[in-house]
Amino acid sequence: MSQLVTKATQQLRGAIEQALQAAISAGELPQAPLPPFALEVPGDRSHGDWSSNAAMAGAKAFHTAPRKIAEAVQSHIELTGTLFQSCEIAGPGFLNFTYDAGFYGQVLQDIESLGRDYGRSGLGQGRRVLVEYVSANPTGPMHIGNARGGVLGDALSAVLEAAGYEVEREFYVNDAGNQVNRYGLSIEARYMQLFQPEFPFPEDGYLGEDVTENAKAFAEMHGDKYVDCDSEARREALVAYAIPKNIQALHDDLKRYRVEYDNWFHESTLHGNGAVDRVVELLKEKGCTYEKEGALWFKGEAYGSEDFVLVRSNGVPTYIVPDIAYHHNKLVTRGFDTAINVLGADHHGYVPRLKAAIAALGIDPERLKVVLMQMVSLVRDGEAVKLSKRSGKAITMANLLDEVPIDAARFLFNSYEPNTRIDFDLDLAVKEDAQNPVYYVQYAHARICSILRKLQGEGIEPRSCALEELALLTAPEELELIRLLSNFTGEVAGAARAMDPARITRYVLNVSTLFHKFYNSCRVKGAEPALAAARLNLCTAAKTVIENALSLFKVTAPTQM
RNA sequence: GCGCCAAUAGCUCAGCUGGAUAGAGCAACUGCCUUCUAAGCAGUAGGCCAGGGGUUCGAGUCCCUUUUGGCGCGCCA
Repeated sequence: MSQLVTKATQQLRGAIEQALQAAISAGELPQAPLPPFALEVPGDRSHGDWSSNAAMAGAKAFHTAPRKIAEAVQSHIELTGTLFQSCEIAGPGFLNFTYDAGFYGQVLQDIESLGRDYGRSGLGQGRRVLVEYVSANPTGPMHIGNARGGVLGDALSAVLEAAGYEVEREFYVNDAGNQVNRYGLSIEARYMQLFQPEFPFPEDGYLGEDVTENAKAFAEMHGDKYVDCDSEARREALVAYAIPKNIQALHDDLKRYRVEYDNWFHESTLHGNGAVDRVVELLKEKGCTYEKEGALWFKGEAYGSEDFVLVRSNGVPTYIVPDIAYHHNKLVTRGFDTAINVLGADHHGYVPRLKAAIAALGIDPERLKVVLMQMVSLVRDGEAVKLSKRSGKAITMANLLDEVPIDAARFLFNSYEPNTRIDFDLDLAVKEDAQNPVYYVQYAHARICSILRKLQGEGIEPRSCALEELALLTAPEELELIRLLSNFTGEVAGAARAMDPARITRYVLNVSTLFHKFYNSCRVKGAEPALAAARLNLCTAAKTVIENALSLFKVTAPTQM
């Protein structure tokens, strides 16, 4: 596990605190508790590698001008033995620190020794997290939003895992309840229409062609055997045939998209083992329900939500009850520390209700984290392609994958933070040219591989370098690249904390940019042997980081393009 | 009507817990291949960070408000 940058910032923090203490002891600053202060990477490199606002943050506590505090820190700070070499004062009182020259070589050695593990950290301390995503209804094919959700959930899981969480990926299969009934009525009608064209189609039925296709396939197997039988038995047979088939289709489409799960959790199990009924009883016992007009309501006021119906007056629970049972199962029965749900933003109104309900069950609602993702709209030829799942003409996720290369789709969906709307430009995604950012990154990787191949042809293999050799790397393009590579572990941890894998996309684009700059200004082939070895070392380090980053997204890193 | 999310270059988006002159990519223009892949690099141009108030040493970032847009507010899921 790489701790180099963490170590550096800890050293820095400690050194600043000691310097402040020393200044107080020396009477240069008044006695006062040390103020909290920040360390950050300044946007402008001329301001050093790390910057602290300690002097400004302490202005109030010490009743002293920031610049004066900064001077006191500067005169007392002890940087020998740390990864830093200098401390400068700038602007209103910023303390700017610069890495010791030896830092850069250590970064490269760190990356080399950790290899595929570079980027991993212990932030999560092994806490168990269940990530649920997509969870599309098995009543038809998936839409474009599911494609986004799949990538997001998958990448988020990978990022959390890399940050030291123990992650399980789960798909919640809604194979019970009203939508399955409605599906049964729809497919029944399609089946019957094969024999009796005038058979009525239900008003709120599923209009998708897939329903008709399933009915046809069923008819090919069983003929008109179910035409004359009892309607309920007919629906049962049709549902028993079609739903598993649909679930398999969800599974296959997602797998093709490189989205895989540890668990497929079936809602029906919660009905079967009585968990749904039990959760209603539990809520009643807690006294947070009441009856009104024959229905059972949840009293949400104490938990920051509105009241809502749990059990309809006809005795059938609403959809939220199995959901409550499901989350009870996640957080209590299975004992996950945290449940993360990746949901479409159209579900945002439902989140407070679910949280309120689990809070009523005595579960800390903070343990349920919801990543809301905004809508995706498709654009083709500059025009919006309208989505309508019920019209039967919607563009499905499978259609999307037929058109767009998987790498491009995964990278594009990972380029936006969850909370932004995406206009997915089909024309752009399909383009295999520079406009498509995924190729920019892959091209950097392919270039590195090309260098390795060329040098291999001359009998030069990458090798470990001593710090003295790595100290030959002094060009700004070299140092900038190394500095960025050193941040990878922190970037992954930050993405995990923010539950936003898109940060890694931006990061790896930056790495690619800095690599391309390095490539254009520093030659590996033909350089002095020691320098060539050091540069080759840098190339393999960049390659490692690009590969590790892309592997979080399951985007391939081609060796040539 | 109420609630959630947003508004940053012509377009698509960054800007991490408030920090030093607001950044990329695309599109436009100008340069760079007899040497490791030009799917690249260097440069020019492009901004009242939607408007208005506040909070403080300091605001694109926090608070209030107006405007515009997306999405929700069912005994549907």
